[in-house]
Amino acid sequence: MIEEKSQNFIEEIIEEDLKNHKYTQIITRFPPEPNGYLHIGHASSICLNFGLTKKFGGYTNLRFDDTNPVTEETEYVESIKEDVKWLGFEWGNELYASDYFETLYKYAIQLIQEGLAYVDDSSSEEIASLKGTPTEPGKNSPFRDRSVEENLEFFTKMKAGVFPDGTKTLRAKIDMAHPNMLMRDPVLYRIKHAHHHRTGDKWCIYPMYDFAHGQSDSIENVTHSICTLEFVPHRELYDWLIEKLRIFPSKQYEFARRNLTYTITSKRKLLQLVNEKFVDGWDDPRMTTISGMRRRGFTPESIRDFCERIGVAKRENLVDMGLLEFCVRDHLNKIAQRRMAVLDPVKLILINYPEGQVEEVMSENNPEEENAGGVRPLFFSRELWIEREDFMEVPAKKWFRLAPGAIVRLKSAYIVKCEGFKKDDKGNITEVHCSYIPESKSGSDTSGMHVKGTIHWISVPHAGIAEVRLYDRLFNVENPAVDDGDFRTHINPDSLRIIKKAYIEASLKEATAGEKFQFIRKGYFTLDKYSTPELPVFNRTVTLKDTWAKESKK
RNA sequence: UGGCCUAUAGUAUAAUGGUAGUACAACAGAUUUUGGUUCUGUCUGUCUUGGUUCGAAUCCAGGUAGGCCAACCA
Repeated sequence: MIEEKSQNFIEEIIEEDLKNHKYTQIITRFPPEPNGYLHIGHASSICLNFGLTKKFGGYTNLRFDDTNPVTEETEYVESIKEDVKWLGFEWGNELYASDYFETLYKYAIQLIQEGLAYVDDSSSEEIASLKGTPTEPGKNSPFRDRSVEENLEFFTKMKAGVFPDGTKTLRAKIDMAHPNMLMRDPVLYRIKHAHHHRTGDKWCIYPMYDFAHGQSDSIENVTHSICTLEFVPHRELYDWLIEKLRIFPSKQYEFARRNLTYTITSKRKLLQLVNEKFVDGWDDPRMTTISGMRRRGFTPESIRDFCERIGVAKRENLVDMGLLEFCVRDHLNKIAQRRMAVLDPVKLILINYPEGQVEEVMSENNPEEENAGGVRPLFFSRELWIEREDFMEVPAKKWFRLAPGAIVRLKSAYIVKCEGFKKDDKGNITEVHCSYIPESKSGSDTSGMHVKGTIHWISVPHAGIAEVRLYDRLFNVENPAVDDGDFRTHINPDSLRIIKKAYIEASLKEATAGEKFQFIRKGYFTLDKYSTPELPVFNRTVTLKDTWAKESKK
């Protein structure tokens, strides 16, 4: 029996179109402007567009909407390509709106010839003041009724570079009283004597988004042009142009952009965070950019899973960051190699373990895999580093880690009993003293003892050293994007904590970039780009779910 | 004195005129050499008022609430 999986509204439309033989194959496109790095919101759009053609047959183009040379750069083009590939998608064609500048120019001439566009000498302020408001109609420009010949002559001269920036525009001749503001003679072309990242200095007039996007879709025979809700009013203009130009009718469908708690997905604001050094570049692990998440240790699988789970709809939304964390834990749990690392060390001395003795114990690499993913050796000795938080001088209720008189298992090694501890003048614990139970060794335990707690450890003489970076949310309010002042005032000052000297087990010294680890009981980690052979630097992707942290707050 | 879009548990999303379901979160328990994982169970929902209908989350009308539209940005 085939399980009926519910479809989103766009999938339903496509299925219907296919059933009615409206199209034989589906063509979509992902159309970023190369003026910033991709973020989690784009991931949602990428998964949707590429996922649709994967599911229904066809292909998805990667098209850069590069119609504004002032803000666009090749660096962004490269990062976008890398991110889409990393997410696991292959585009049908790599295209640029700037590839169509010649065609678009011809379209503009066509409109002028048919009396549907005119050259306006008004300044941007004048255009704005004649535009009206959402509740009041606009007024016609004094240049609206120029002859076709005059329009043709001026537009040709605009292209030839005769006029300075801002002195003339080409406008569509539609209706200045139209209830849709976008239909009130929208600007089609503007003069910009600017260098374009691909066409260089060939052009000094550039089409507006509204005169490029829809036609680009049409030129590419895009069947389903999917975008976010704020473009709903543009659809009317998009359809008007397609009709007047008599070109392939791509259809636009809009969905609600995805918002995530405690994050910002505005390229402008992300750029601000980068420029004002609140973060370490676009790929800072605290950023929900694709590159930031990659550096942080997210997997493409987990991001795709997240996008799948949040779905596609048309209503306003604010998705809980907890779901993203669930998705990455879910995947990492299956694939991450278990390792031991002590982040905040305190020394544990086994008072009945012979001085100088060293033995090897075996520990499983991943209990989720068959045969526990194999085992690796760990050195065990008399002096060990353990986590400071795993000892409590005065145990809390339901505490089952170390405390005076308590017993606990050292993961993959022996059961130990706490016999005492040492403090310095300030009252800080400096040493924990335990006796070990020789017959309790993992794998050959004949002690018959039962312990509730198991803790991780690192042998003092065998410990490696690493830097560990712990991240918290970048903003301390759920929705930092709401316009009640400067979003920067919501930045969490404690979003990054660097541990300069953490102790790691020997095998971690050979960690390579991209490998995923679970530091047992501490979370998932991956190597940062600042790692060196001398000093590995680990990023914490996400903590483990911590039921005790919740319990202890009660 | 406008046009357009939207409204289902805390969050996100199904149910396409016929039993309001799923996931995350929360809570309780079982298992566990990670207070992880896994498993079991519990809690919580159709914005509102009418109408159509044998029957409405679904269709219609009014209301309410939220969002988008007045860049030579995309």
